[in-house]
Amino acid sequence: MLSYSEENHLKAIFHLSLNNESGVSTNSIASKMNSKAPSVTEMLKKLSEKNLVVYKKYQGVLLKGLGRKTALSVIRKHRLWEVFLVKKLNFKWDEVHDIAEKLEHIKSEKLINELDKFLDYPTHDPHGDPIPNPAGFIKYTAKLVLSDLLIGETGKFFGVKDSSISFLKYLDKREISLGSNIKVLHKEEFDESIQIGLDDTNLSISVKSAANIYVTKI
Amino acid sequence: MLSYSEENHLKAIFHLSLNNESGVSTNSIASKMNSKAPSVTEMLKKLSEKNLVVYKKYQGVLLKGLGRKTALSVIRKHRLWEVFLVKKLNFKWDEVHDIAEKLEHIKSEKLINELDKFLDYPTHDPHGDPIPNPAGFIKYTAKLVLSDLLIGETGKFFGVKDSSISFLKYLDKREISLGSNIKVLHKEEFDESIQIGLDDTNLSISVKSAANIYVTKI
DNA sequence: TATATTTTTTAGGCAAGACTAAATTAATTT
DNA sequence: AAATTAATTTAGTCTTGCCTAAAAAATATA
Ligand SMILES: [Mn+2]
Ligand SMILES: [Mn+2]
Ligand SMILES: [Mn+2]
Ligand SMILES: [Mn+2]
Repeated sequence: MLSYSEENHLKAIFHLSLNNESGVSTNSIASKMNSKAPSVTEMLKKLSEKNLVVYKKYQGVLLKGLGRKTALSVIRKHRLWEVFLVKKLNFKWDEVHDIAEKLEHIKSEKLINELDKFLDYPTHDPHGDPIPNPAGFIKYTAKLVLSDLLIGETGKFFGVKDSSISFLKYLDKREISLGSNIKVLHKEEFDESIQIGLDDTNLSISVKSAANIYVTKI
Repeated sequence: MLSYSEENHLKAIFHLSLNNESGVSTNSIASKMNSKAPSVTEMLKKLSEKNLVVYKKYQGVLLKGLGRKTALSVIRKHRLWEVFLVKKLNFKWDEVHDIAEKLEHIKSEKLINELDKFLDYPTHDPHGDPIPNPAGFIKYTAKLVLSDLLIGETGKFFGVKDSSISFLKYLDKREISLGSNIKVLHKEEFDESIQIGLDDTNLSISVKSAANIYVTKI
C-alpha cells in the first residue's frame, strides 16, 4: 500500500511528464509539490526501488507501468470527487481542489466505482479535465486556447489551463463558464487585449487570460 | 490543526469515557487503538500540553472542552459518511466502517455541513448510533438490550452494540434488520438460547447475540 | 503489612518524510 | 577548454508516531 506522499509524487511526475517526455527533473517535481529537491531525490530512490519509476541519478525520472497506473487512479479519484463536490454538495469550482487532494488518497475500489456510478459516469471534472476510466485510460481533447483563435472565429469553452482560485473567480465574475461559446471580435494591438462576444454581451480580456481558456473551434 | 493520530486518540478516549466517567486508562486506549501503552502515554502528554485533555500520571485521562468537541466532530463526520456510503453508494452496513475511518479526518466545515444537508439531516448512522449535531450535541436513546426483555415482550431493533463485521453479517443472514419488531417467544433453560418472532417467522438466537441487539420496548 | 502482580511510565530506538548545508555532477559561458 | 553557474545528490538533522525493554508506581494478595 502506497503512502500519500508516494502517491502525490507519482501524480506530480505524471502531470510533468506530459510536457517533458524525455524525463522529469527533480527540481520541477519539488517546485510542483512545494517541497525541496533533496526530499524528491529520496522519494525517487524509493519509488525506483519499488519499480514504479525509471530513475537514474542526474537523468530525470519517468513512470513505469504500475507507477503510471497508480498516478491515473489517483487522478481519477481526484476528479470524480471534484465532480461530486460541485454537482451534489453545492461547491463552486474554485473550492474543490484542496478537499479532493485529501479524498483522492482513500483507497477502495468499490468506493470509487460506486461514486462513478452515482455521478452517472462523468467524463470531465469541473475544470474541464478528463476523468480516466477504471482501467487508467484517459481521453484528451486537442488543446486549442482562446488566444489561438483568429478574429471572427468562435470557440466553445471546455476547460481551463490555469485552475488557480483567482483565475476561476475571475471567470465567474465575468460569467465566462464551461460550455459558453466565445467569439473573438477584435484584438487590440496596443495591449494585446482581446474583445470577445459571449451570448449577447461583449467584453475585453487580457491575452494572459485568453491563453488559459481551452476551446474547441466551432 | 490536529493530526489523524491525535484525532483518533481523542475519539477513543471519548468512547471509553462513556463507560468510565472517572478516567480512562492508558491500557484501555492502547487496546482500543491496537497500539501499545507507551505510544498512548506519549500521546496523552501531547494532548495534555495542547489542553485537550486532563491527564495526570497514573491517574487516567479525561477530555476537556475542546478535546470533547473535537472528538464529537470526528464522530459526526464518521457517522455521516457511513450514512452516505449506505444510502447513496450501495454499501452494506458491514462494509462502511474502515472507509469512514479515513473520511472522518477530512477537515472542512462546508463539506460536512453540505453532506449533512444532502443526506437530509440523518439522526442515526447505519448501525443505529446517533449523529452529533454541528454543535457537538448528541442525543442518546436509553439502552435496553434484547436479552433484557421478558417472555412475551416485543422490542423494536434500533441499533447494535457490537458492530463487528461478523455480527452484522450474521444479522443480515437471519434478516434481522434495523427497525424490525422482535418478540421474545421463549427462553431455553438449557443453553439460554432465545426464541424470537420476527414478522411471520420464528428463529432461535444465542444470549450473546441478544445481548448485542439494542431495542426499545413497544 | 509485606510481598507479588499489574499497570503505567521512562529510556532508548527505528522508520517515514521532511529540511539545510555541503559536495558532486552537469550544463553553460567565456 | 577552462571556468563559472546551475542542478542534483549526499550528509546530517529534526519531528511524528510508533515500538521493545526496563524501571517505577499502584494495586492486589497472602
Ligand atoms: Mn483539482
Ligand atoms: Mn494529493
Ligand atoms: Mn463506524
Ligand atoms: Mn479514525
